Amino acid sequence: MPNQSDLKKAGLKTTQPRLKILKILENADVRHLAAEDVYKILLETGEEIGLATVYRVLTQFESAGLVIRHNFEGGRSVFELNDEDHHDHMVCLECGRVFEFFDKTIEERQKEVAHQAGFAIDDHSLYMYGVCRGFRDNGNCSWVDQPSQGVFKLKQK
Amino acid sequence: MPNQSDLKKAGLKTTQPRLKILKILENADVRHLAAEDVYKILLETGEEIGLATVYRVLTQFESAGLVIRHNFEGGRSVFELNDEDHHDHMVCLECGRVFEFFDKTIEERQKEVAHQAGFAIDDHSLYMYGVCRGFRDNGNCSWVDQPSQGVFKLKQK
DNA sequence: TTTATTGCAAAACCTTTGCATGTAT
DNA sequence: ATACATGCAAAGGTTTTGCAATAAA
Repeated sequence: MPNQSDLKKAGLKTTQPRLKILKILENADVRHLAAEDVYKILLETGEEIGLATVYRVLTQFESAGLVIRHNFEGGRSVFELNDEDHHDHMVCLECGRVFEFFDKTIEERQKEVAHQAGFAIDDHSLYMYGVCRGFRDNGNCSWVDQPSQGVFKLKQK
Repeated sequence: MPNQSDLKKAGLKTTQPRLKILKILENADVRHLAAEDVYKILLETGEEIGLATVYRVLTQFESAGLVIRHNFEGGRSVFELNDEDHHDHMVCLECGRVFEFFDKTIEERQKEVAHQAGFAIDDHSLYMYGVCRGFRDNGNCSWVDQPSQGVFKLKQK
């Protein structure tokens, strides 16, 4: 889990905005946040940090390897803390919730396919879109009640 | 391979712009095109079709299942003809070329993982980013010489 | 004190939309 | 003739950037 010393390692000064944004990423009850979500949480907490700074900080964090940026369907980027333990994502198109998973077989096959093609992988992303169990069973998901927690634009509603 | 009759099936009138855009998607030497790429090709061919129309048509084609929209790294959407034969993608960050592949094991494992999680998959996307063999071996790739063929912003250069 | 960082507003992008005009059936 | 498509320009949403003010080292 990234912390203050990682900022220094990345050549970034330990500033209030950076610390606060890092804290939000660590403590938010939703792991996958758009820049605007981070900004709103800052506002709710009474912090005076501009949206431009949020973008700058998140981009710097990404370069430093502290966070991972995702481009899910819907246009905007979402960010999550890089906890060094790789996983892929299932995104519920109904409630917006993001589920993480890891499958060893898939990871291995990816490497193998790339190797056979002579392709040197830097990075990969696997997103599965669909409907989560919570939504299917209950008609809704506990997360929809929470304001501004959606990680992307929902298809419906 | 989609054709004129697919337009009618989708409830879309057979108009010149739609036919021309469909033709470009079928014949372009790059399968994965951003809206702007399609627009530039139209201009080069002397066609008088607005960018807004290109977006509208591509979006309609997407709804009709004629094309697939991808959100690779870099923000903008790229479109490819839906040839009904599903595949995933490797994107070269150096030359911008997109390679397609299909791996049965990966496909099966995805379904299995989703099933275990009680997640009903609509759709999925798997992108691997890295450096292609052509670039690694030759220092460049035949495709870099072709103007406006990149499917997304390159990391470097 | 020196250098990096922030805030604000403006700009840059990509994409969508309103409305009058044009085109397919 | 009617309904749908298009072009243009304008607006929308997200992300980036220039520059003066501010904070960290």
